[in-house]
Amino acid sequence: MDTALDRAVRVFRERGYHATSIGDLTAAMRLATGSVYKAFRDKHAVFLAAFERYVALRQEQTRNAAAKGTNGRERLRHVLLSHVEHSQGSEGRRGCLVVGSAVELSALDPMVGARVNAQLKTNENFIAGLIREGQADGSIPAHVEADDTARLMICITQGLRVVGKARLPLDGERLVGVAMKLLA
Amino acid sequence: MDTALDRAVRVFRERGYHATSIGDLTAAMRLATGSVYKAFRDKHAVFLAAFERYVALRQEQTRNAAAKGTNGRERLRHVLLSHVEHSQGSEGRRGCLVVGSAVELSALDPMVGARVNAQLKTNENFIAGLIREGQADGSIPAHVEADDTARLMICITQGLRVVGKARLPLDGERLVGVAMKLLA
DNA sequence: TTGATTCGGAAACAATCATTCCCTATTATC
DNA sequence: GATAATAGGGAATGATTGTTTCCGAATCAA
Repeated sequence: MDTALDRAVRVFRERGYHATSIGDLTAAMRLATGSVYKAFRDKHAVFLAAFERYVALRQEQTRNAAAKGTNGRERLRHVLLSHVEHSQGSEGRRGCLVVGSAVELSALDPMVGARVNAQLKTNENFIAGLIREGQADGSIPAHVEADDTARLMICITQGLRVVGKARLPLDGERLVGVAMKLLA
Repeated sequence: MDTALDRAVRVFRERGYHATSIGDLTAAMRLATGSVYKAFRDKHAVFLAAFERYVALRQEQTRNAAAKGTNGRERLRHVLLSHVEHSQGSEGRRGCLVVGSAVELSALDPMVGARVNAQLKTNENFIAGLIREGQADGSIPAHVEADDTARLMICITQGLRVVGKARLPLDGERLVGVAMKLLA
């Protein structure tokens, strides 16, 4: 069932919510229509479950990237680098469910809207935490405004997904190199 | 007719392409179904026309913002400020057609995909131009990598629209203040 | 082996979608 | 002033949508 949900994640990432028919879903999940409706109340419930699964997976990947660094600044650098890599190439063209939900559903679907809003704040807090960590260990100057910088970095990560989906090439080292100036 | 197209822009910005029925369109445009199909070949053609109109309008607004500055750095600062303002509040919740098209259609609709890609490059070139202008007039250091910085700034502007649509508050002065570090 | 129960699959359902067709005004032309 | 031509409006159409229902197969207990 989890593998079927993974396949649903993939379809929703590629096609978005409205362009995904339940025919597309059953084909991707290798399940019959009846089976999908046995497991979920409706299409919306499938999407919500897919969203949660995607977010959990991405969060784990981001923590793993952070763990590669040895201090706050390096951890943040690896997080940004990870975001660029995931926004690029075929993975980038597949799209991000958070960005997709924010753009396509957030305004008209209060449930998704609240969930997206909360997730962005979670991500922002994680970055702000890394900045404060860097300030504590001396790798990031104390005068850096952690909250403002974190919010701008969230904009960068979300924007990367948009630009990556639009097939502009993204060079991780170069872009992150520039972005790290925000910590000066 | 142009006023009807403006209303179409508004609906597409709020609801996206797939969630906008032609019933929504006729209601917003104050036109009957037949009249819409007299003026445009199909829904897709309405969207393309709305897209072009939106892009033209936004481009004009951005040039006006740039004109407020007296040198390259100040022009760029006003452009970024303008992007934050448009990403915020009710205007921000209405959404951006470029971002919406990139996320919802770019991957499956080659026509829209090419158009979005080209538009992002145009915007990027405009920003890169402002950076070089600043380097020529001495307001921006010569060691700044114009192309990489412009690409990152495009990520910021697109990300702002995502974050704004998700109802996170955006403080123009603070965010732009941080972003200007990229020109150090 | 038999009975009950759970699970997946395909056909049927109503609703909604984009699109077309036809009719009615309104304008312009002769 | 009559007529042709055009633009706009709304009902009809066929396809597709999300959802439900019903049926068969497989699993487990007795």
